Amino acid sequence: MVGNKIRNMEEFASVSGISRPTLSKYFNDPTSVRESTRKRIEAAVDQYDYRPNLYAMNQNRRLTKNIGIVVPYLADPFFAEIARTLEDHVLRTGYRPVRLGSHGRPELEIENLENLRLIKPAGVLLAPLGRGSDREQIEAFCQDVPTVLFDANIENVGEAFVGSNNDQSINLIVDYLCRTGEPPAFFEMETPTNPNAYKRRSAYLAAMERLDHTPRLIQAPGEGWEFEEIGFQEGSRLVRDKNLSTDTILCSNDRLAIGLLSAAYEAGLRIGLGAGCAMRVAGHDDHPFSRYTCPTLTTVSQDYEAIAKKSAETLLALIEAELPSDSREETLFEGRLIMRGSA
Amino acid sequence: MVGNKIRNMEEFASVSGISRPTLSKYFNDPTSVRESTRKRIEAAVDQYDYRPNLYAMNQNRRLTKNIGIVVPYLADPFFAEIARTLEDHVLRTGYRPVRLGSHGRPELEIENLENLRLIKPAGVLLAPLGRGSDREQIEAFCQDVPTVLFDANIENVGEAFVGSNNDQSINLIVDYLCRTGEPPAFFEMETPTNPNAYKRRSAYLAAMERLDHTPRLIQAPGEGWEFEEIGFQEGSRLVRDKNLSTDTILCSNDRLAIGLLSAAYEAGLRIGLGAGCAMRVAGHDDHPFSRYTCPTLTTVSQDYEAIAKKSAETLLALIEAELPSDSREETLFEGRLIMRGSA
DNA sequence: CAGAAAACTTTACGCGCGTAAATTTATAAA
DNA sequence: TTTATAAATTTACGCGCGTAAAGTTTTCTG
Repeated sequence: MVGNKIRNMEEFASVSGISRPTLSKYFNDPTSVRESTRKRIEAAVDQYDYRPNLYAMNQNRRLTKNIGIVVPYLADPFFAEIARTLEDHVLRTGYRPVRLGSHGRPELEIENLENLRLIKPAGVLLAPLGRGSDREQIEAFCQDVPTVLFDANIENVGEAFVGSNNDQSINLIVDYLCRTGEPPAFFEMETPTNPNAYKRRSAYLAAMERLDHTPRLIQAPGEGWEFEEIGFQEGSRLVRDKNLSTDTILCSNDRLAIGLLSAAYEAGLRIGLGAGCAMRVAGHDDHPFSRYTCPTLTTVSQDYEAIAKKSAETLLALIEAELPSDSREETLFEGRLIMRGSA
Repeated sequence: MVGNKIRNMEEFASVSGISRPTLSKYFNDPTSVRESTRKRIEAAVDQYDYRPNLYAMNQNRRLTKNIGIVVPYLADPFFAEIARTLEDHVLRTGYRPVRLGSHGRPELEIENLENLRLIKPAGVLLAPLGRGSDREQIEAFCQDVPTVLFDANIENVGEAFVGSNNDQSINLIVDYLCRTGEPPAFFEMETPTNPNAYKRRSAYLAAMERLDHTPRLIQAPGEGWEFEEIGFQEGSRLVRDKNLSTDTILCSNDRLAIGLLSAAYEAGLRIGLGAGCAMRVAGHDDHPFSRYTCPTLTTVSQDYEAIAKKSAETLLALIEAELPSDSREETLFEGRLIMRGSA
């Protein structure tokens, strides 16, 4: 540790005894210089506490080490959790994650992508809004920067997609519910924002048909991302009217289920498996809060960790390869049944 | 919209008929040029879809338009929500928010600040981890870049602090609880990570003394940020042992209360006000989920919007003033009682 | 309309680093 | 040791924009 701080790479070159171009190479990719040289540089970095100017570094580079992580809603614990996991993976590979949330607004989603463009990211991990997304603009973006979609798919957009196998997971839970009680009705939003919701609806319909049960859809009105509120409102109506042909409800996602559970509780309706329970409720996603609902929520887990890992790895491979992949890989992870108290 | 895209400000200057230095001024601060000139530039920007290179812009500028937003845990809905609100305010004033979460880890908190240093931020909005924070390093950082602390205070660190008035809010809820039933015990973590927890504990003790009741602390063991789990574990013990001198529990924060509520439900204990309820539970913060717990959670709200607004405004004023403020302002907002079903 | 002030243009240089090309030096293979 | 090859150095230029200084035009004031 010396008093006078190094101002730029030139100065650092003279004090460290290494030429500037070599230093430049090193900071770009530490493994690109000889082992002995790397050791010397690292020692000097420690000693003089030098870090290259990020802006000057990135200015002339075609690509930066930035990786954008864009999710529809950062205040949703589900996305917060998956974004956090992604961030960890990205950091571990020496890239700089830049997290952005679209607040549920398509314009903001596009603006986020435009802002990312400015920082010339090496790649982007994007969980699109879904229905509201401006497909054209996103497509144009993906043309310019390597992008891996996760969570929600947009057909043929981006270099790859990583998500959950909704068919499998819905089948799993429908099977379970039918095996252990009355066949479920499906509780969802009338106009879902998320494409997964549509997948889940058809998976439900197919599963019910396969098992020779008549399906029943309960569609909650409402827009936006206040899923708990929407679930609560429609749930209140549901328990009030009581004209359901079944005592079992499968929710399209956990957040709706949380609202429904709350409504049922308010109405004094006992949810769960045991004797004295009027209704069974199941969810989907294994939302961080689903283990603390009353009763705890039976659901299907999405493998956050696997999705995050695969997304990050796919993107990094794409980046290293430096060419757009010839085929668009779609990876779907299977859900696991999480049995808790509600069904 | 013309075919050939503008590559740099030079080109944009020639096609727009405005000199480059003037354009540079404009992009720095649109109000610094004459109205008529601004109109012309804006028209050209629209037409040619030009945006200056961020890296080149920031390289020679002493300060960028970046504003760091650092919170302890982005996956915590409370912080996610306040970060979102801050982001909105920052965006609206023409700055670029950069959101960072520390994942509950002090090293990461420091690393986040170091990373921010690299992007030469105009200022930083920091909600420190609290107990675990490396005070010295944070102090050093605040010396170099204007920083406003929010949520959790560190004495004399940063240019200002904006938070909640824990004395007032705890008094409010203790008064309410005592007025409407038995005086509350205080449910908290044994070794809280957050300084607010300590404030709330002493506020509780003082309030109970003031009202001539004997305080009772229930301290849950456990580390980290899994507050619901910690609340659940200790809550389970609590309802099992039943050796409490009161039927009313005030939780240090809503997340603990959510865990406690869940534990009570599992144990078949009815929580709430009405006849047949064994226990009352109240929380603190008005966590986004507290309106969907079973029963809905009576709590004290923190004024997210006001805290975010004041924090952002204070920081921006500091930045515009271009000098460290002579005095360290501390602003505390009052909590509001949110009466719901649990107490 | 003159004169002053404000805004703009022209010119020129610098920021800190990327990077290409030619040359020299170090390492590994024969 | 010689030779081939990989790695580092020297030299030189450019990236896109900030910004200062001097000159020119526009706008404002009375």
